[in-house]
Amino acid sequence: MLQIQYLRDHTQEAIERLKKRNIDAATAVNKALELDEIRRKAQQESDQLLAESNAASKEIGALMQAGKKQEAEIAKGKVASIKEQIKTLEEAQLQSENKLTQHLYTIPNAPYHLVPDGKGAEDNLEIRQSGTIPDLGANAVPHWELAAKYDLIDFELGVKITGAGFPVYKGKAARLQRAMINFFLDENTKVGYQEYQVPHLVNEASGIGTGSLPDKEGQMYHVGIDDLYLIPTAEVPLTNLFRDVIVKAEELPIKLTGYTPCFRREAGSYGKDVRGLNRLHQFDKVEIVQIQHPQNSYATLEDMVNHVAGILDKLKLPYRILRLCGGDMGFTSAMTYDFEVYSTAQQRWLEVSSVSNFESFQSNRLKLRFREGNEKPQLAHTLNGSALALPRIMAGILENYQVADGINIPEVLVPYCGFNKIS
RNA sequence: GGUGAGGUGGGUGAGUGGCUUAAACCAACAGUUUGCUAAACUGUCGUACGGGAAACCGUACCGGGGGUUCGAAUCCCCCCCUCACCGCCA
Repeated sequence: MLQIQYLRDHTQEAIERLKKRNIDAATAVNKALELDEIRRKAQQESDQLLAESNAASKEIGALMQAGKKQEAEIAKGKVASIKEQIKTLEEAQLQSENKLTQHLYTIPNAPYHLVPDGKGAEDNLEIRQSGTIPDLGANAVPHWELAAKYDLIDFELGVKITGAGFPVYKGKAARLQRAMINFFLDENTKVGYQEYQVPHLVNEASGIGTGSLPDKEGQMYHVGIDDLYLIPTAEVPLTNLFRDVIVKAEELPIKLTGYTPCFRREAGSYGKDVRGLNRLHQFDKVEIVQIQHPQNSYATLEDMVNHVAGILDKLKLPYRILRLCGGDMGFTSAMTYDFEVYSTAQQRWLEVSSVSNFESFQSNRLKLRFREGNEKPQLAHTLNGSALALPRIMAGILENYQVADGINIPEVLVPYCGFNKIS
């Protein structure tokens, strides 16, 4: 959620930035300002009356103490009439606050000035390509065929015990997956991210904190009997650790990493996009999160991008980095880089990581603040990224490392796996 | 799941209807003193929103939500959480 203070103080700037979303930014912002105006008036009226009532009650107390019962009774009558008015004014204030909040929920984050203009995926800006796309010849097959051929991943078994989009990993594939999780966590902790193990279910307040609720309610699995949500990403529990927290400026940046399964309902997907490991209801991911001073958050974003690129370099996978355009960016992000690994057999790019700076959009809801010396607390910036998402890396390895008699294992993973080839 | 006791500022903890503007102590910060470290002394010390150029003023917040009352940290109801014991259990 954008800060109303920001919209008030930097109205034109906010509108210019929001225009990149291809929305009617001026109308959205002006409506917020109008609702804010109403809200402030309502608060002023309500506060004033409350002040009167408080003062009157105090007088009654003094009269009672002095034993002037009759005068106190008269005063009580006065307060009673104020009370009726307070009720309606407080109601009006609450309503005006809710209206403003509800409206602010509908405004996406304001894109950073470096975000390219554009409507969709085709307008994303390619920053660089790296690694070599292998020449697999005519016999290259997509990962789902490899998975069947070498008995690695059983999609039917997953359907049997749960449903579509819940694959079962077997033998060396299970081992490879576990190896990758360890490798990723090691790479992250090596550069200062602290490893966390967090719950895979969160309460409603956490869902609201990171912006999954109320907007994306239908994308999360909900356990009704206990009113808990299965996490769509470790970002939710990791970032919410710092909900309602004021940290010292010296403690920034705070760097967290964690492995969790992720659960996504993803209604409405179809065809080639969901074939094999391309899109799943449950998948594994190692996430990195940083909480940073606003002045440093964009430098940190570049650091995180370089870090993720370093991991892909070590895996020797062909990939490219995109800076997403305004039309393709997520609702909560101010700037996002996507990493895509080339799936040679499918001849398409697969997103394996998304690294974003949310500026204060998340921390505003989370009330995640920092304090510099004795100054007033201010909202911190939050950033996160995948380092990395497992299934598509798995797909990328299976496809790019396939040879005539099997699948080679990237060198860096061999010590983690204990084998160097699947055959 | 059952029974009981609890939940108050960064921490400990007092407060059972108006003398609370939440005491006191500790921690933290600033200053004074001082060979050094330390100690002592003085002062500051919650958050949010609103008003104001500012000083400052107003309002709300004592786990969360309702209620009683002119007035609630305090009384009542519901929920959440913590601790102890019991039950169940990897």
